[in-house]
Amino acid sequence: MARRAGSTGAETAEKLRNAALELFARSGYAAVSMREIAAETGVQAGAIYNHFPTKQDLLNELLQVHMETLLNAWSEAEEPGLTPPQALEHFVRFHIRYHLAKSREVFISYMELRNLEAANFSAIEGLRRRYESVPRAILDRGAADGTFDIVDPQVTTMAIIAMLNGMTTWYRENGRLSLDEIEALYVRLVARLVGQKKED
Amino acid sequence: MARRAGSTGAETAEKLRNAALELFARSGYAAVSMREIAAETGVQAGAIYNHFPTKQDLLNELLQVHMETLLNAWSEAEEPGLTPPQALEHFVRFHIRYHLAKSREVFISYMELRNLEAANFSAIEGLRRRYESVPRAILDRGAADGTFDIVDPQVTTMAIIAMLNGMTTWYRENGRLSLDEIEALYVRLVARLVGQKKED
Amino acid sequence: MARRAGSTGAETAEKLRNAALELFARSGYAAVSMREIAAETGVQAGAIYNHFPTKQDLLNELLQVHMETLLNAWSEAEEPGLTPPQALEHFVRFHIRYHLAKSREVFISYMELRNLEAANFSAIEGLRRRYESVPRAILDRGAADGTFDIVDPQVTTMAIIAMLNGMTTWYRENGRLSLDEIEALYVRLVARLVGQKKED
Amino acid sequence: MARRAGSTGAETAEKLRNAALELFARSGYAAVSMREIAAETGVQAGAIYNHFPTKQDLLNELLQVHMETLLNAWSEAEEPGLTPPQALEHFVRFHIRYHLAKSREVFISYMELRNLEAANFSAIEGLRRRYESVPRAILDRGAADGTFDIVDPQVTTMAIIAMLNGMTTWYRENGRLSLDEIEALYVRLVARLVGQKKED
DNA sequence: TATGAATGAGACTTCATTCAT
DNA sequence: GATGAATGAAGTCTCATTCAT
Repeated sequence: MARRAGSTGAETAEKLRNAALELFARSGYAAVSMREIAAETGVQAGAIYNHFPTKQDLLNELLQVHMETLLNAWSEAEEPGLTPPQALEHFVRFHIRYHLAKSREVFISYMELRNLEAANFSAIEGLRRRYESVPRAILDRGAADGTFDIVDPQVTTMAIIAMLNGMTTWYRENGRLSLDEIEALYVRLVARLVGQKKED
Repeated sequence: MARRAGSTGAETAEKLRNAALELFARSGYAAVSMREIAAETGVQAGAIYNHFPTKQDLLNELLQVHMETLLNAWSEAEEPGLTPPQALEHFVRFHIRYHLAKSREVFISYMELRNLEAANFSAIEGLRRRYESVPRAILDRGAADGTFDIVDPQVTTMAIIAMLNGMTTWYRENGRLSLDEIEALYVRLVARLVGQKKED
Repeated sequence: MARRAGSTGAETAEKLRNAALELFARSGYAAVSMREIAAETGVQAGAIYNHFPTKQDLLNELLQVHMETLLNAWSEAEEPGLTPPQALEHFVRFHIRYHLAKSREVFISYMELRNLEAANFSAIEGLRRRYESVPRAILDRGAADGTFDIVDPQVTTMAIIAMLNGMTTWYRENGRLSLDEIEALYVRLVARLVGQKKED
Repeated sequence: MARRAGSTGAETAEKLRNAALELFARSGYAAVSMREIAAETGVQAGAIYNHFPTKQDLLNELLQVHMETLLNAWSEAEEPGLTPPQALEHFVRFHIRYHLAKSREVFISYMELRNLEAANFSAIEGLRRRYESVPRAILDRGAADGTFDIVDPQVTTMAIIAMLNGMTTWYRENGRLSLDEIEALYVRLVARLVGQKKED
């Protein structure tokens, strides 16, 4: 059969990306078959190859796009001229909101790294390090101007990111705490980690 | 051929557990085949089934044993009579040392949860919650006697655990910091998170 | 490789059915592997699954189609308005001819019943009972109008069917007796079994 | 472990024969594994090989012993000096009783012939032909002395055997008819098949 | 004689991928 | 751009059989 009326290539590719994202997040890259992705999308497995050369490319594109979108989103959100405490709060709120909105992308970007081929892995790692340099730079600024009392900038940066990301494992919509409350809590916790002189 | 002279069942089972642990940690449960585990161990794939009924049982046993060993290790390490700050430091040092020593077990106990069948998953989750109740109880004690100033005990507990576990992703033997230094750093960071009055 | 030029799905499915029929009849369902069926058909084992979901389905379809075809063939062959002796002769000749023409189907429909899963088994059993009701009804008519002297209609029905089917185990083309002679012999034997007043 | 107290080799061999008989009859030779036979018997699969060299030998011994026992039983039961009608009735009653008592042996002796290796197959076939010569001889005697009116001795012999064996597929203890009634029915049916002048 | 651990082959089935249509 | 049929490799698991103990 030929293309079904009403569907375009771009639409199908997008449906495939969504299905793969959902399935990779739920079951893991290695446990998901091309047939499952196809079935979720309403096409045959063979049709996937009109849009993505290999299964690996599908994963790689998801992660690549995610990291780039994350960096772009931060570029847009970033506000120059803030003091280190303000900048850190701004970053924490951004990070939490973005990571909860894109929880599946975030999840697979941590879980499926080892399933990337070497070249793809390096590219993603580079982007991740660029993102991690954002809080690191804020910490360094705050350490320099004395508004923070940093224990060890490297370790503290990783601690902050690990702490924030941990939230995605237990956060539930309609849970005990609203998103705003969670943001506020983490802002205070992060402020403590960096030895900020007075909270807020 | 039959059993090779000098080999015993217990030995083979242990070699299989080790190989599976290593391979699951490196490539992920779904990406590792029984043939690979067998090859690593020097037996035929079919021989695995003399020791473990299914691949799932192999994973489950690794995780089950890990969680129970962790809880037992804490039972042994626990020192009653410590003040909350002392107890928290004691827990942090225990957790870091144990988790670095058993980094592969820890890793798969987080990564492969979703590959457990429902019943196995529940059992592991129960053990995990028991372990998480350890720091939670310390926080509650410290909040009660005023030695801690806790932002939110639930969130802070999860934040501490996430922060500590994050270390396993970047720690390298022969890295910039020794294990002792890392322990000391995290003790201070955790003290900050719980609003401990004076560090140490 | 993908589909080979000139081959269609229906053709392959039919070749698979034929190969399975032949092999199941010769060696038995349990002793025949999917690889053997595939090899006989000139495809890879995996390709079978494009046409039949499981090995069980392959067997079931063969039996189901056989029983339905048999019942349909009788529907076509049946001639209303015959006297019981005429009807019985008509049935015997039909049964012999059909069962020799489809000897492999008949064979596996008796031999492989126990290899059917419960639901499939019940379906086949129902069809078989429908077929067995054909001679039974003729016997009952003949008993009612006095043209037959039936010893026990149930037992006699089963005896007739067993006797007729037994022929498939020793019949050989080019044997001592022609098909026509065999038909005539069995017509007389059956007439005796039902106590028919005068032969023919 | 060594032999368990209280068990002897002969006992185990007999238990193995029984288990194999039961399982082969229920599921078919090809579908039964040595492990299943062992499990049913309470030993390990390896222990079977102390009693039977191969799975094929197990089957062959069951069939061989069955056929020989059948022939011996007939030798004992046979009564010389009977008239052909008396002899035929005697045979029919013997056959029915024996075949119902040993229904599993009879069943596999028909179903599993094709799973015998060539040499074993020939041996069993020879024994079967010897048994089939029993009714054949009676028919020939009755034809010679005019007490029977045989349509075709070969075909009638096979028809009688097929008819009698068919009973094993529908006979149920506690069914509508007692064993005695069934015997009597078949005696009458067989008498009809051979054109016996007056029933009984 | 029995166990339990092993082999090597092979079972059914699924996989990523290809390609004629 | 999509289908459906195919490949060839590989998946988990079971098999008959062997043999040190």
